[in-house]
Parts: sequence; structure tokens; C-alpha cells
Amino acid sequence: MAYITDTDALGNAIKAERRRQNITQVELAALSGVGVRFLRELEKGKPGCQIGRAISVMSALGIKLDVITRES
Amino acid sequence: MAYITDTDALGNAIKAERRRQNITQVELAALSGVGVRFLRELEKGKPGCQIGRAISVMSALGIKLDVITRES
DNA sequence: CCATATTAATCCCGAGAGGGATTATTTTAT
DNA sequence: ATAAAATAATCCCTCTCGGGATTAATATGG
Repeated sequence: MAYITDTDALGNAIKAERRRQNITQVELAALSGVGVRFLRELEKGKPGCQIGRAISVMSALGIKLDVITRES
Repeated sequence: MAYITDTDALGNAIKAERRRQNITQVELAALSGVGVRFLRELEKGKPGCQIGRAISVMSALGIKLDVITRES
């Protein structure tokens, strides 16, 4: 899967994984402890979404984030 | 480098990379197009930081983000 | 040890996030 | 094609983010 260079890519990745797991937005929102509306905006790539909540969602999905520097 | 599981880890990774490149917060903020205060809060792991700006900072640093799912 | 640069912590304020609920639109399945 | 489920788009509201500026604390070096 490609690198995340913007919020659209992040939203798409989250949405794809959610659908792969056959979970609805309502269910994932509940699992993550965020509002459904937040999850929708996150999946749509809204840049203003808060990082902490986004990480909660990814954790609930079992997604891991890797930071790659030139030296890593 | 370790996976990012919370905002503290993300902030630390960003700070470490900035220092490795010998850039000050003021310089990086200018390069990224964000305010210095935002950058400070980001590096300190404030969960409320906005994703879009965070990605701008990472782009300015040349950091790439990879989303890792069980299927990837 | 003192001067300077870098980082951190406030203050005020406007702009926007995010929650819940409702309604509309789209998608999926039968 | 129609019914049901899922997603999207509003509305109102409160709360906090984020910017700039200033002041304090910490780190770096001469």
C-alpha cells in the first residue's frame, strides 16, 4: 500500500480497512470511542480532524502507523 | 523505528527528525506553513492537533507515513 | 559563569471542530 | 424494481484549537 502523503490518502486507507473488516461506520465509531460524524469526516479526508481521535480509530481497526525517515 | 501508537510517539518522532536535521522549531514551522505554537504542541504529543497540519510538517521534514494493516 | 539562542508557557480572541439528532441520498441485497 | 441498510449532509450548540505576541525557563557556547 502506498505512503500517506495527505489526509485523503489516510481517510481512504481507513475506509478501505473498515470495509475489509465488514464494519459499519456506526460500529467503528462506537468501538473507537469517537462520534460517527468524526469518523465520516476522517474517512473523507478532512484535514482538521484531530490526531488523537484518528489514532483511536486506527487502533480499533488494528492499523499500525509507521514513520519512515531517511535514516530509518 | 517503532510504530506510532499514540500522539506522544508521533511528536517524539517528529522532534527527533527535526533535531537530526538541525532545524529549529521556528524554521520548521515556517517551512511547513504552520505556526510555531502548533509545532510545539505537535512535538509534545497534544492529541488535539490537526492531521492536515501534522502531515504538512512531516512532508517538510521528508518523513513518510505508512499505514500497515494485517493484510498489507 | 555569563550571554545568547532555543524552547516552553502564558494571554486574548476568532475560527472551526465535533457531538447528537434529523433528513436526504446512495448502496446493497432480495 | 423495491425495500432495507448504510452513508452523507445538514442544523444548533459548546468547547477548544491555533495564531501572534510576550514573558519565562532551559539549553548551548564562548
